[in-house]
Formats: sequence, structure tokens, C-alpha cells
Amino acid sequence: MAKPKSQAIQARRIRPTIHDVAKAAGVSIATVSRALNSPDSVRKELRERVVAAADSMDYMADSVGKALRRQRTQIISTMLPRLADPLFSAVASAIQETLEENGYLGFVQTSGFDNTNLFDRAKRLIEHGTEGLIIFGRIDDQRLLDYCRAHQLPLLSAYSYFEKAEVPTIGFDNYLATRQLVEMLHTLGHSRIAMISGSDKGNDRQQSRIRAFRDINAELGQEPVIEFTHMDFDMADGGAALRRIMENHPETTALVCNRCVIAFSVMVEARRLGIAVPEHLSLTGFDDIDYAALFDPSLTTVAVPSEKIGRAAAKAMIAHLETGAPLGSRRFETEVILRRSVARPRATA
Amino acid sequence: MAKPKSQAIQARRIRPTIHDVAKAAGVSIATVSRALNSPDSVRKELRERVVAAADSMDYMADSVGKALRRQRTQIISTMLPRLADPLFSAVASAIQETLEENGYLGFVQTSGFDNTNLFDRAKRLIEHGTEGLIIFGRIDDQRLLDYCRAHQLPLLSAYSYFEKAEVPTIGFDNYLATRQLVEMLHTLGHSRIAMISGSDKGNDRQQSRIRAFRDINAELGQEPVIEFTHMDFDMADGGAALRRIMENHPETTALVCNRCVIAFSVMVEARRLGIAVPEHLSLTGFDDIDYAALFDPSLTTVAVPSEKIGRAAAKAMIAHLETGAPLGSRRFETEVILRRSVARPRATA
DNA sequence: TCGTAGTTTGTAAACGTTTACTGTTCTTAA
DNA sequence: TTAAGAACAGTAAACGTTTACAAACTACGA
Repeated sequence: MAKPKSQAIQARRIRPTIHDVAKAAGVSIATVSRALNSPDSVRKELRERVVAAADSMDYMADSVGKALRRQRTQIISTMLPRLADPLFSAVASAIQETLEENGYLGFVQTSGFDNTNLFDRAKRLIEHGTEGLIIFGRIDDQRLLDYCRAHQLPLLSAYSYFEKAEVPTIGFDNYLATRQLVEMLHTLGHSRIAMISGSDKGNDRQQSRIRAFRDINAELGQEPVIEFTHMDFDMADGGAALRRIMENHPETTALVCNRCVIAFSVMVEARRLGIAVPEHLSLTGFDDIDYAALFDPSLTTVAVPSEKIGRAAAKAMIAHLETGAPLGSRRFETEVILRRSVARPRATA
Repeated sequence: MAKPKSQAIQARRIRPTIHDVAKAAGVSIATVSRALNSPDSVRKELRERVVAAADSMDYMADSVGKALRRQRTQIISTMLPRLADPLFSAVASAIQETLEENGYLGFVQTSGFDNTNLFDRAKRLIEHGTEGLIIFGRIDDQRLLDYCRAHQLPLLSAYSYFEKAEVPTIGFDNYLATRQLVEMLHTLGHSRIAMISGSDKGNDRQQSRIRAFRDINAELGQEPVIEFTHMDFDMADGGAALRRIMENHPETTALVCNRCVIAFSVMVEARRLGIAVPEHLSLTGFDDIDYAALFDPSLTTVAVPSEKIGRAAAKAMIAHLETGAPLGSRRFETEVILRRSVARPRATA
């Protein structure tokens, strides 16, 4: 009789297995598994012996073995542009919490602001057993779309909402939100409105906001005034953009900044230039980060229901995995938060 | 001969396995594995056939099977108080990026601001094959410490640095940083300094800062003036604390706020009360979030090298896992960023 | 032509689980 | 006392990999 070949692997991790528990409790591994997973199916006395043995050695069933057998990992991964950004991290945080509450776990990976090459970055997530993928923003990588379709990997686009998208989207509509904001300014009497945007390259949020602004201007028969500004992390140089606008379009009475940080830096520069906000120039930001209320003057912005979006995205994905309910799109409302940085336009000549 | 019992499992995920590739290429699964993992060990012709077959069906080796066999998951998990907080998310982001660059993947879980009951929350991370655990702040859960020691699970405390800690710590020293800051104010001539802190319950950062402040006051033979303020997410109500201090200790010439958001809210209230910053009252924050420079007056704070800390923590853990190098502690320097919110004290009567 | 060494491929075991099936023991009614 | 059925426990297969070992083939020198 050939003695069994031994292929012992040096264990990195000294963790008791179900075999250790079985031996300690004097039962088979099947009984251990049942005692822990469906306690009713094993006699009280044995069950207690098993539980005692398991507790005494801090036994935790290894999810890797479990995942292999069950063909379920309970892992849902998220890709987002940048984690160190209050806009996104609020949503990501809500996702992670919702996952945890429902027995799932999530990988988080940053994608940068370019969604065209997602597949390669998502690969490792998929390899590691990701059952569902939540991606912030519009997904521009055809390979990823094809892969997910071919292999039935549920894919959800979160944060931004799109009227027509290749995959279900859960989020808010940047186009609509910007329209709301600009129309509010119109209602107040502003007719000369300029926009300062961050780079719109690969950034669906800026793209939608710009498109909304252009559309409104077109409807009014005006030439849109848009300046771009470099944004680095949480800093933006809105100052230079402000100077360009003031020089080339001094008739401007309201300035729509596509991110709060842009508005903040514009405010600093305005103060330096002696431009009174809001008396001479009304100013708005976007995404109502908490600091917006603390600036002087406090900043008018669009509030985004980040937490709701995150929870909804995670819940939708979980429901899909567990009940097969189809992944649907969902649009969340934004709200214009009117603060002191906006007033009626100054009297123009 | 008994026909093999079939225990087919309904596959959730339609992903090709190594068997599919083997069949398509007309080789054994061992050859597929070798062709993909150590290409030199298989004949060119076969290798190409295998690679072609694998590519044609988007084959990715399943990390679950791989992890089970290799006894390595390459997963390093992080627990941090709150993800939607620029302080922490900057560090977490650096960790995730470093992990990814080195072939690892990371779970992220929030712990809230209480580190006494970590074990239960960490359980799922451990079950899922976490090879190393990075936890923000001081670890107060003895069960977790015991478990990690008993089962050789590498544990690292990041963000805060502690002179003497049960586990290796990588971060900055809140005690020292606060001393630096207060001593700088002293050097400028301030002798009546008050502190506004967030809750110190289960929060080692606030605790260290308060301790430093008490120590300095003790050395000067002064009674420390400390007010606490409620902090909710990124908002703080420093206003009430400011009023209490101005009422009970009108001689105060400098105010040390233990978080930037506290300082921001204090600034707002000071303006309302007509207290000039910095002419009447100097003001400091902590952790140099980007907005600090944009406020008016710009805020003096302590800059924390978040990204360096995150990268160092991730790298240390990876090195430990791969080379067995012992996990060591490391202290990063902070820097006082002097801005306009601080000036010499007003002339006192 | 043969033996030998080197190269390449296949077979099967192992990683830690869950669970279908089978076998054993216990209970209960005739 | 015995048969039948219920309740419980154990055996073994399976999930997708990697890899030790064995087997087969190749090249080459004598």
C-alpha cells in the first residue's frame, strides 16, 4: 500500500481548522460544520462539546474554504476616483457600512479620474472573487462592459446618474442639478453668469455640468462663458480663472463654480481684488461639503445625498445577488442650498 | 463500480476555470497552471496554445482556489474610525494604493471612534483571510491583542504614534505635536492659552493632545483651561465653547483647537461676537486640511504627513509578510504651519 | 543500438469547507 | 420482542488551484 504522498505546505497562518475542532470534540468534521451552521441538526450534547472546543481555540471558519465550496464570496468591490475626497469618501463609507451590516465585505480601489482603462485595474478585484462591482461615474471601458456581460458579473455605476447608460446607475443627475442652480440665479435676476469648471477630461460630472450650462446659454441665445482651472487634490486655483473672467467679461454678476474648493479659492482671490461677494458678484459651489457653511460669506451650493446614494447602491447590489432582483437605475434629488454668497445682481449700467 | 456521486453546485458566477482552459488547449490542468505561472517550464508550442485558449475565454485564475492551495490571500485589511474624514481617508488612500502597487488587496472597515470592541468587527476581516491588520489609533481591545498574538496575525497600529505601545505603531506623535504648537505660541509671548477639544472618549488623539496641554500648564504652574465641544462628522460647535472661555477666562489671548473644524466654527462665532482674529485672539487648528489655508484669516495648524504614514504602514506590513522582517514602530515628524490666524498677543492691562 | 541525463507532461494530493448520501442508533408502536 | 421510522453522525466528494512525484519523451555520447 503506497503511503500517501505528503505535500505539506508551510503554514503562514497558524489558525485552527475544522479538523482541529473535530479532533478536540471527538466528532467528524461534518458534525462540526453542522453544529456551527445549523445547530438544530445536531444533538444538544454534541453541539455543546463542539461549540466549547471551537471557542476554546478561537476557531473561525475560513472564508476561503467556505467560498470555494459555496461558490459565494460575499465580496462586493468599489472603484472610485479618489478616496481622499469628501465627495466620494462619504459615498464609499456608506457603501462599506451597508455591506458590513449585511454580512458582506468590500474591496476599495481608486481609479483616478480616468474611467477608460478600468478593466486592468478591476482585474485583481474580479480574481479575488468580487461578486458585484460598483463603479463611480460613467464607465467608458468597453472591455470591462463586455467582460461583465459575458461572465454575468453584476456591474453598477454609482454617484452620477445618467438618463441613458449602458449599465444601471444610482446617483444624482449633474445636468439637472446644474440647471436648477443656474435657473435659481436667473430667477434672482442674474443674466450674466459665468462658469468655472475643473478639467472635464474623463470626468462625467464636469461634463454634465458644462453641458447643462451650455444648453441654458443656448436657450437664452447667449455665448457661454466658461473658464477651466487646474484642480489638484483638494486645492484649486480659481483665482486666475476669476481674473480672466473679470477682465474679459466684467459684466458678469454671478459665478458658478463646479466644485466647492474652486469657489473657496475664488472667494479668497475676490477678497484680495476687492470684489465684494455677494454685493458685486454672486458665487456658488457644488456638492455641499460641510465647510461651505463656515466660510464668510457662507457658500451657496448643491447638496448631494451622498449617504443615501451609497446605501442604495450597496443595497441594490446585495438584493440582486441574493434574490436575483434586476439591478435598476435610481435617481436621487439634489437640493440647492441658498446661502449668503448669493444675492440679487448689482444694478448694472 | 459505484458511479461518482455528483454534488453539482449551482454556479452563481459563470467564469471559466483552469479545467476549461485545459480542455480547450488539449492539455492537463497542471500544464495550464505552469504555462501561466512559470512559462519557462513548458514547451513554447504548448505554452502558446494555452495562452491563446486562456485569452480567448478571458480566463483569470480564481484567487479563492489559489489562496486555498497557497495558503496566502495577499489581503491586508484596515480599520479606521471614519472613512468620510479627510484626516483618515488620506492615510487610507495611501495604504490602498501601496497595497495595489505591490499585488495586494485590502478590505476597509470603519470602527467608529471606539477602539475597545474591535475584535468583533475585525472577525469578518480575519475570517476572510486577512494576512495583516492595520488599525488606526491605539488598540484597546485585549481580546484582539490576544488573538493576534496567539495566532500570529500581524497587527499594526497606524496614524498615531505611541512611545510605548503593545504593538508596533507608525504615525505621528500627537503629544509632541501639541507641545510644539503651544510652545510656539509661548515663544510669541502668549501666556494665557486655552484649549478646545473634541470628545476624548476612546480617542487617543484628543487624549494625547489634552495630556500635552495639561503637562505644559503644570510646568508653568497654571491651571489648564480646557473646554470640550461636541463634534458631529465634519461639523463642530466651537461657538459655545468660545463663549464659555471668553466669559470665564477673558484674559485668554490664544486658543488651541484640537481639530480644524473646531477652529473654523470658532472663527465664525468670533466674527459674530466681534472678536478680532488674530488681533484680539490667536487661533490654531490641527491636521492641516487643505481648507485651512483658504479661510480668512488663514488658519495656523499642524501638518500631518498622511500619505507618508499610509505608505509606510502598508510597506512595513508587506515587508513583514514577505521577508519576515519584524514590524517596527516609526515616528513621523509634524510641522507647525504658521498662518495669519496667529499673531503676538494683544497688549494686556 | 543502447543507456543516461535532461526536459517536458500528466497524475493525484492537498488546502478548508459544505453537504448528499449512507449507515447507525434511538424511539415507539404493534 | 421486533419492525419501522425518525433522528443523528460519519464518509466522501466537490469547489479551483499548485506542485511533488512519476512517467514519458528527447537528445546525445559511447
